[in-house]
Amino acid sequence: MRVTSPPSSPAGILSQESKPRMTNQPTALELFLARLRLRSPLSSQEEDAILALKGSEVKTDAHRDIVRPGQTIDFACLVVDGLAGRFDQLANGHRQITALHIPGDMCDLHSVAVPHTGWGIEALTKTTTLRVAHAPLRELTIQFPAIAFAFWRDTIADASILSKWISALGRRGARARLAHLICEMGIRMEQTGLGTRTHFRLPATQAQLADVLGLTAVHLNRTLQTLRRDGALFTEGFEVKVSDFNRLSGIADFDPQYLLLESGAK
Amino acid sequence: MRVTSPPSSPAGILSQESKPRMTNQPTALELFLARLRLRSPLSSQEEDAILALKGSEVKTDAHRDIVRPGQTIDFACLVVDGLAGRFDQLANGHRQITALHIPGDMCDLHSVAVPHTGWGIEALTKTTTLRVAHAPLRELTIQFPAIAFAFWRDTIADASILSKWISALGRRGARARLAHLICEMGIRMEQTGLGTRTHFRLPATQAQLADVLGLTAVHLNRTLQTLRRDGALFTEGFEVKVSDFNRLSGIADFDPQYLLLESGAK
DNA sequence: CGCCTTCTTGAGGGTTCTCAAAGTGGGTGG
DNA sequence: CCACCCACTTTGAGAACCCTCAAGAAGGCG
Repeated sequence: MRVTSPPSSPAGILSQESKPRMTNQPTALELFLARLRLRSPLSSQEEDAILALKGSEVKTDAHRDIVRPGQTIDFACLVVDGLAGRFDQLANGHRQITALHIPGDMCDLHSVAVPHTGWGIEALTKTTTLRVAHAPLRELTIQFPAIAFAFWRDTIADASILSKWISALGRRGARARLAHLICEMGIRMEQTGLGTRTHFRLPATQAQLADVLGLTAVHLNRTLQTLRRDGALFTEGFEVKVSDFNRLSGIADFDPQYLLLESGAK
Repeated sequence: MRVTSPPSSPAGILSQESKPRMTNQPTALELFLARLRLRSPLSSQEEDAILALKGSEVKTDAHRDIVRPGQTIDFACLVVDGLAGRFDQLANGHRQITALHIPGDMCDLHSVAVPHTGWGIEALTKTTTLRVAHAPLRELTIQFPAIAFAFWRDTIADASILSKWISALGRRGARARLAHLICEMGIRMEQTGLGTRTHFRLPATQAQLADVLGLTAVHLNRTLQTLRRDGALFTEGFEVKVSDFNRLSGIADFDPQYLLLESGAK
């Protein structure tokens, strides 16, 4: 019945042509630095120290683990390209994704302080990560208190998002939850320079989104359809287009303050 | 009501003999220090610096806010006695409690780095808190990198709990969720020296527990009854008694690893 | 003793889940 | 280049879980 939508041309549209990211593509570390600077002031010396970090790039296919649950690691994973999800696996086999990581996110910054993590990290689509060893990161925090603060603050922003998700899962219905996720990702993408809040690419399948939202894939699909039917958003492949961000915010009861962007992302 | 002495607990790391400084009841700051030492090694100089912190005690009646949502504050709240809940208030009036704080928890440690928080803190029962100004805390982190690390790690432990709650809310039914909460609080209480995992005091009403679990009070009540009927746990007023912790763990699919107690709290 | 908060019980309805199967498009091997 | 397979999306029907509304017990406190 609903005709147009399905995943027609996932790969083609989005590639370089739509995002001709300037001759000077920001390196992964520059993206990470920009992320930190959103919330923490850093001196140029501190910035240089961060940019001087070394790491090795790793590509991971969709549906593969970047970090296995319960693994003890000695590096952190900076997402360079793609989409990663932190997840918790239950005994009954169900999977809950607890956080989404977009390029520029150091998705395992925690592990610098707590190398043995309980969660896993999964590539939701083909994803490139930069592995940065813990040791130099730890040294930075000792040498530069401002960097320690910045890392701490990054963890707090992460916790703030987790906290907001708890209230979404506990007290919102499927429709509001999905709308909230789209709003959040829109702001985060925009703020990373990967699109705008009303038009961005979210390369996750419906089953994966369901794992984020604590729903089944079937119900997520039906919920998504109601939002499309109401004209609140459209999807073309992995492209998400929001027609009226304020309306979607209203459905979601969304307030970007929890993202801890001092500008308020207005 | 303190059941046992200072945190003697499974770890043994924080044995009272290494710090024979108290004849009796641990002060609030000692409890906080013990909490930090569970996860982070500190030199005696660093410990002394923490114990030298000053603060003013405040008592808050049940159902009153200790920190209002969205308030900007210049102090952190160390729970001395009682029970506090971090919460998020939705537009529709529903409330979701995102974290429970027991004595020894510095429930607003985040605010040292991010003074304008989005959440509120509520006294679930009559609660005493010690307000510690941000400034000296911040100075500690600059002067002692190990303390900065300990604070960071404490935030990570908090985030790990949040993360686990997301998977509980998203992928577990009411029965498993409630069982999981009881298991978690049992371990945390035991480990703070406020009881044992099978017998402790949880001074929260059923409506408040429902706000933690993302349920209605009515459904929480029915769920609690099924656990009682099955002999998994008993309550007498606010006292919780678990007959078979392993069985309750099984119902909950509970694994204490996420609490980041290196001993594993086994 | 009476009021208030909390706990408990009942009945009905809505949201979301489970199971099952069909449609759609991309990728791959022949 | 076509046929097939596979991952993903969509649809349907029935059931389970949890919610809402409502009201009756049970305990604490003046």
